[in-house]
Amino acid sequence: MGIKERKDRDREEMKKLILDTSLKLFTEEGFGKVSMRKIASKMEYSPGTIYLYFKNKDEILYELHNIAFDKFYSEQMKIKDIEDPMEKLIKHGEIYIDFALKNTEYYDLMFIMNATGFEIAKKEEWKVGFRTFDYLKSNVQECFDAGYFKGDDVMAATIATWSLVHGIVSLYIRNRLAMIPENYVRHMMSESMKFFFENLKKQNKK
Amino acid sequence: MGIKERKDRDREEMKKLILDTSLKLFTEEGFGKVSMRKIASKMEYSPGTIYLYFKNKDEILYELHNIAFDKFYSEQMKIKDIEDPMEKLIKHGEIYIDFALKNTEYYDLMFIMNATGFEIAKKEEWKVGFRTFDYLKSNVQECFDAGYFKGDDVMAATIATWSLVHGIVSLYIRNRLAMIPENYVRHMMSESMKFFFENLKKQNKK
DNA sequence: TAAAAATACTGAACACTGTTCATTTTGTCA
DNA sequence: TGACAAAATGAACAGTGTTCAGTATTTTTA
Repeated sequence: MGIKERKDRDREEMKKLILDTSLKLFTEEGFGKVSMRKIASKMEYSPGTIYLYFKNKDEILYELHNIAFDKFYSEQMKIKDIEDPMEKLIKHGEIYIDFALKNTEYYDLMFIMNATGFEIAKKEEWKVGFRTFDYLKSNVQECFDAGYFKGDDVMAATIATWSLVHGIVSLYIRNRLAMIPENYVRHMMSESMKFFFENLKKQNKK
Repeated sequence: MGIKERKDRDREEMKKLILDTSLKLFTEEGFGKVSMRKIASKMEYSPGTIYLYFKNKDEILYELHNIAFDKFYSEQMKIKDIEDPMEKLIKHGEIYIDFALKNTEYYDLMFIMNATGFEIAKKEEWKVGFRTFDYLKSNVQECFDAGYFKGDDVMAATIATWSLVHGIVSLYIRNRLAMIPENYVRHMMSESMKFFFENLKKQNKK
């Protein structure tokens, strides 16, 4: 045998080629300026071919969204050995911010874009999203256990933490932080994040 | 005279008709599904006519964005007489969240959408945005003055506060809060916001 | 009031978009 | 080599934002 296997492999390679080419064009020119025809011609295939591998454009975007979450999750794992939960949480935030700034298209797909196919994130199992969220939640739980956070609503605290960092980076990505000089933005993001964290830390511990 | 004045008034009325019709369609069908032809036909004019009053589609969106900020600013003013700064800030947040949930299209235009024309928010004077931001900043300043917040970086604290509420509502608007049951979302938003505020308040005051 | 000038509006046309599908090309097996 | 299956094509469809020569309407002038 082996022929069916090769066929499967070819098919996966073709899908990968489409995804890679799409991502390349998206990062170069932004989502708005990339058409199916452009992707096809960059690949040196005809437009119709893409539809033999993906149902439509949304499915390409959704698949890139999954890839993005994989990449981000592996970034998250870098903090797993930090012992102090608050130090870990702050580093968690820094990694989040850096990822968003270095991969704005990925970040857009993960947390901002609302193409039709993305209602999946709402009703069905948004596996990749939940994995990342759960890991953040466990970090927040550790902060409660260590006495850094007061109260018992871990869910609310996790949503708050996530919202804080998502808020900062998404406002920046969408050009809504004109009140901050460009070369000061990254620093301000850390300061804003720490404004809440450091304060809580100081007051509760010790 | 009076004829030039009437012409001006007619022109303003026509612009208003276009904006009203656009908003109506946007709220009914979402941004993605509304075309210039649709707007024109709803108004019972030809597509070309719209271009005599607006340079392009982006300019319509940007104008609606300005209208949205006016509406939001008048909401903000409702808290101006609250004496306790922290109580005021929390109410500020509640108003922000309610506005976003009741006017998702407006909110999208104000803080999420990135049509071409919206780079104005970046480089030029984003007047409406600054007005709203400055008012929030003054509220945060009051919290420092009253001893609710520790430190002196008012800018970082304001960005943090804004990011927190923007983060919550924008994740929800873009269907990324699947981990929260729909009927619990509004409550969770308040709890998340208060997680940071109430904690700081408790610790710093008395 | 009639002709001339200015203004307002139209809708066909252009260059694009995502998507479909009959037709052609390529690959596999007997 | 011929028969069948699989893969790729690209023209066509219905839609998009935008432009602009031509038509209709309104205002000004004679």
